[in-house]
Amino acid sequence: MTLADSTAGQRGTPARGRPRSEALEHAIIEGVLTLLEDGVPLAELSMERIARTAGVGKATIYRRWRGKEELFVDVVRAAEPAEPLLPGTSLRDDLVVMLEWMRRRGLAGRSSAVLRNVHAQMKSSPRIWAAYETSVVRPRRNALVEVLRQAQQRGEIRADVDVRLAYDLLTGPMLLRSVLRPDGDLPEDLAERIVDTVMEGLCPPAGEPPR
Amino acid sequence: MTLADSTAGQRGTPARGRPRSEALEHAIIEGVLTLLEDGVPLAELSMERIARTAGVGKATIYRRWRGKEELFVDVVRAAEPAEPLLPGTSLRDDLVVMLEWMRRRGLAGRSSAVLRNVHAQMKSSPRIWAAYETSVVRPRRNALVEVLRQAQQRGEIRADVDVRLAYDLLTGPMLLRSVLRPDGDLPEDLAERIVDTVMEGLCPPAGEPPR
Amino acid sequence: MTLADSTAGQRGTPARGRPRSEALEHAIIEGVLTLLEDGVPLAELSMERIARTAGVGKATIYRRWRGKEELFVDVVRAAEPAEPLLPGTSLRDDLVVMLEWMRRRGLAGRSSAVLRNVHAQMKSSPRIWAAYETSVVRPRRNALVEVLRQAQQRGEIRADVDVRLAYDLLTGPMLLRSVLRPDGDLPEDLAERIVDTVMEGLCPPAGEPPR
Amino acid sequence: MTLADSTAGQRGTPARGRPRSEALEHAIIEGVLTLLEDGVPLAELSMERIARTAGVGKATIYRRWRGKEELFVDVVRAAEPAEPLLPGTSLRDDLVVMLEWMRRRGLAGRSSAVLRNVHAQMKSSPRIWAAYETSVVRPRRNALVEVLRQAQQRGEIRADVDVRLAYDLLTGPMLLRSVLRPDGDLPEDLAERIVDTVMEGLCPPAGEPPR
DNA sequence: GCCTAACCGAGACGGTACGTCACGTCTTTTA
DNA sequence: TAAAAGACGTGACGTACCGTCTCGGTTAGGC
Repeated sequence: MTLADSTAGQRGTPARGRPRSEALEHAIIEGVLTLLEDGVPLAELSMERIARTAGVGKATIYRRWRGKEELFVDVVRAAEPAEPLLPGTSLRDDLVVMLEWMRRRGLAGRSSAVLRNVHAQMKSSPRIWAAYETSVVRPRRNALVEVLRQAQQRGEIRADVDVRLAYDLLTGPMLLRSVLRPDGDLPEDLAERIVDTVMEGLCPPAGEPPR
Repeated sequence: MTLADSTAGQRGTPARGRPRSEALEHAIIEGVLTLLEDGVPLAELSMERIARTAGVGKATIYRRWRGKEELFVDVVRAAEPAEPLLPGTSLRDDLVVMLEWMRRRGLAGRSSAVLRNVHAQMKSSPRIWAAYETSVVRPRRNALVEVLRQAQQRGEIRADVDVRLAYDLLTGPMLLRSVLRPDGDLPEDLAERIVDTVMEGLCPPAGEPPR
Repeated sequence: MTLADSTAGQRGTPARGRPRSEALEHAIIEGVLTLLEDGVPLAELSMERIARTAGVGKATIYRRWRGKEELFVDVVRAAEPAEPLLPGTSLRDDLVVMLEWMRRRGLAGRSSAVLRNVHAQMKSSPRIWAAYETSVVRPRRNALVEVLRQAQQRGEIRADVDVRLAYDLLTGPMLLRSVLRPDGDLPEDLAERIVDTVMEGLCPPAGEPPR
Repeated sequence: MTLADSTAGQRGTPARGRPRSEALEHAIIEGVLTLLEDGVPLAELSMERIARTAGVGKATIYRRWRGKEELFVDVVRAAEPAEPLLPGTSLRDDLVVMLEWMRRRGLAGRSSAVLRNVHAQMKSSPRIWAAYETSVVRPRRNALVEVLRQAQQRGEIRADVDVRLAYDLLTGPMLLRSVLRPDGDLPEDLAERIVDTVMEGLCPPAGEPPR
């Protein structure tokens, strides 16, 4: 599930020596999250400080993660709230639930601080970012794209619309507000407004006379 | 124009001693851009290496910028292509030109590498990011928001649409593709497709029977 | 005999559980000696490497010795060749045998490498050095000093000579050559030459005219 | 003179950049000596502590010496008292002055602590010990051996005595007492007694009847 | 022939020091 | 005074070893 423990995950070896404590993995990640929530700037998050905060030796961290960036992948994972169950009652309901989840994620709590900082840090390392993208972002996108595709087959979406583009049209604006924009405001009805506006379009219905 | 020169910008001093070489500022910024274009990971861009690449002493850099992040602000500025002149022939034309500019920016050359990396790095420093946001991003946004506002007054956009939201609906998807998504594909007609789809909406016109 | 086994040496407890393997003590000490003979620098003799070489867990070593220095005491002991039986035929014979033993000790094999290296290391720990000095060096010195004292009583040594000084006059030079001097040459007749020269003196017999 | 600054000692280069502060070299070495005099065990003399004591960055030490052992060579050098001027009035006078200098060296002050500890440490690294032996010990030995050789030509030493052996016969005992023996006593007349006894021999003059 | 305590290999664990590297400042010489 | 060069204090990096601790798995008694 995590990037940690990757080398110890081999099956077949009957687990020699003292096993790694799973509790420590949690302690380390939780320690990082607590520091971030407390407003510690990312630049001050040295491995030494992380180890000290978690009450752990540095080697214990390096035994689990290859470096700071790999650790941050698991930190971001741990910070993300559980993905929502889509109600499936209608396309609009599913989209609103998904975007509302994204909105809340950027609002407060751990995910907010983590998203705005560590996200950016991870992008600096293409290798790490790719790992995160593959294991976290892409599956989530694929799920919602599939929802859109089925809606298109039901006729709820115009047949000539590229569902991948539709996905970006819906999530791009929310991502812009909740992650990229510093201090961006996220009003409560933002998800609904994005979904409704994108689905209906910016232009007035044809045939309606310009005011 | 740049953040550089901040300390030497005092007028009144009759410029004693050897004057600062303006050429060096360019040499430094160009050196960083060349390194980035050559695929040097951001983590390996130390001040020491930057100085060596530019054939310049470290003090010469620190005389011009307070630190690495401030230097990067000017690097990002130098990498960004000139903003496009909006034709003004129609709302659609203006939007397509703007989004096409964003698309090209993320395609190749220096701006691409810079956007994907240094952007992210700057986000880690709230102070620096705020400076960049205020002096570069916000004016550009304000300009386009004003375009949208005038179109709304002309009736080209529904009266009940929040123009700030409209801005995000249009630029969010393009940002998502051109900056955030690694190796995202950017087809030539992407700008047009985003503008048209957002303006007309995802749903089929009312009254039209589902397939 | 050794420093090992110190904790298990308690009598009274009827020795429950699996007894310690005596073979392992030998394996560990022999492993260290083999490494030293193979020219491994003392600085690379980590407990981890010692354990690996002996095919033994680290705890197995720490169960027997308190630390590296205490282990080295037993290593030095194991490396030292058996002390010679003094013939007792004459003072000169006894001294030559003793010094010849010291000479051979510094020549080759395990004792040489150990003397030149581990000896020095032990000196860095006063506690350990004192233990070694008390249990190994001092008895040997006392024995030879007693030989000298008896020879003095027999008139073989001048009555005004301090026998403790005499001991140093005889062994000091050999120690200097066989332990302290790197690559010092140790000719076969060295012991005889030292003994004879010290006993007779450097100066020509009085009354003999300077050449 | 010292091992430090070895790389910067190239002539021809016109000394670009800020020159290394000679004062810091002294500060570092003096710091180590002070710690040793204060009884700090050698094992606690980490580079980090040395740097902290001298008020110096670690890099400043590593810029001058390759590692701890090379630093210790210069520390030992600095601790050694100035070599005595031999009076030249007679062989006996020269020898007594030299051995008395060795005795005092082992008595107190910095040289004592340094000799007993760092000496031993240096021996653990053959490379370092060889450097020390070549640049410090050997010249001193050569000087005294030359004195002995000339005395032999004057007839003050028996013609059949090997002067190199004579050197060891004289210095070996003093070294044994002043450096190797822990808590060895060094009476004031030790130098004289060693010189006189070695020169005259342990045995009573021939022809004298055993008492 | 079990039972059980201690031993054993392996290796995780909290520490500490290593030697390197980068930061931002400073101190030289040269222009 | 600017500039190149590079020394400087600071502090993080990732590695290695220390001595301790926990695992599963042996290996001897004592019953």
